[in-house]
Amino acid sequence: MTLNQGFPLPAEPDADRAGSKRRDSRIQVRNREKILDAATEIFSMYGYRGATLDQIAEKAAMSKPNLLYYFSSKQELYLAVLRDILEIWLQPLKELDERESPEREISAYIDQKIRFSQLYPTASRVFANEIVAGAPILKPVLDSYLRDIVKKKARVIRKWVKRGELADVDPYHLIMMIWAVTQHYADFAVQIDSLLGKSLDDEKFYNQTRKHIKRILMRGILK
Amino acid sequence: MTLNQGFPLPAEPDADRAGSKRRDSRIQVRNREKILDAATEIFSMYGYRGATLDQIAEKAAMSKPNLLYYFSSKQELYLAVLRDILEIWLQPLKELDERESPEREISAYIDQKIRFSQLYPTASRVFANEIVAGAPILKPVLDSYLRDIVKKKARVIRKWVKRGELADVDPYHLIMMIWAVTQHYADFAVQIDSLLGKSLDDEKFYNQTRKHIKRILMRGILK
DNA sequence: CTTTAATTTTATCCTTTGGTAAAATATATC
DNA sequence: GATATATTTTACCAAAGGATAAAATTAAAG
Repeated sequence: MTLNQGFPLPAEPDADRAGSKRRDSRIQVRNREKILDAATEIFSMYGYRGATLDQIAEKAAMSKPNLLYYFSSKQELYLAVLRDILEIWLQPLKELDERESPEREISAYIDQKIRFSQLYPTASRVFANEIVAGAPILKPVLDSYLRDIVKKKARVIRKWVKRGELADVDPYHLIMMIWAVTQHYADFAVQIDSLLGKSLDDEKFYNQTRKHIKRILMRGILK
Repeated sequence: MTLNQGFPLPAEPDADRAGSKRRDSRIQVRNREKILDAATEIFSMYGYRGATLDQIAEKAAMSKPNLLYYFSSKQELYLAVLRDILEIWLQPLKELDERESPEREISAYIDQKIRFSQLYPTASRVFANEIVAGAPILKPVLDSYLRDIVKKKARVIRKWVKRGELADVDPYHLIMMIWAVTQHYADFAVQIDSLLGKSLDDEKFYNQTRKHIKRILMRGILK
């Protein structure tokens, strides 16, 4: 089961046509991946408009026309990058399960979010860039898909509140708060590094951060 | 007393030379301001590299060469915008006063931060863009000036902890957390709007947000 | 080995972009 | 109101950037 069902982003061309030509050769797969990695890094630093294909091509160690052989335009490449990110990004939220205790579930959710900040900081920054820019591309996704998931999960949180397992918190603000804090460590990594000389790559710092966030938030919301 | 003392950003040319030519005429002041406003908006959407002088000029309702008459290069304009933002940005933190109670001081700090998110969301996004991009320009400021302020304020918080007025929180993470949460509402305003259909411009939503953030955070850190 | 298809390179195009020069216009000062 | 200074406009340029065409090379299939 593929995760990106439902994204109102144009589907990858040839995504799952059955009888199409020939499936991706080894070289095809390798190069597309190389390009996506390079693109993620460049887009994360300069945003869509600020990034240049020359830079991306250079980072991917190939010529610009060669790159365009794999992704036929800058926009298509950007869409491909965003699609990858959304898959990563939306997964953990979906897993909030009302049948479990909020303590366990929210704690696990925070863990996952911060783990993702550690594992995919550049991806997180591409997303941040897109949103800060006003989500010119992702707006439809936010308005539909994300909105629905969040609404659903807000209901779960509200249920916990009603059951008296959670303090009287607003579900939406709580979700925002968790997003804000966890992503901050990926998106503002330079700032963290300037102030503390540390990054989430440092496993010790990672755990300290994780525990600290959880301690404050959990104290703040549990009854 | 000017606030930008100590910023290792190149000082504004002619900033405070006493006997220089003639001081800014009315038209000079008005146009520089118009340009700075336009630039803030465009930079906030596209970042430094993605923004174009044409766009900024158009938004400022003047020709590009005319704009360049006031700011002699894109970089100079960007620096001017960042300088303005830093003034706004760093002020509240400086006011944390250890002689007052942490409850009062941190509460006031959160209030100020979220108020700034409401008043200067575009400025906040320019800053966010710069940091997400790896702070190519502001790195020196983060490494020196910001670092010093934060260190000083971390000491204040630590003092509160030692006095037993605050739970055993890490001062740095606490400051990060407050930044992350408050700025989130400015930087990710589109997302908020998609999910809730609200913005901090809505005074009711503003207050609800403010109180909610404070409630969770204060509960999380007070003894 | 050939032959065919996939991949890469080279050369090139058109548009956008940051920036300049210099003329034209407006504003201020005496 | 003449003169000097400040501001704005017009015309332009060189470099960068997204994209294409077509030739050259490499890999795959028979």
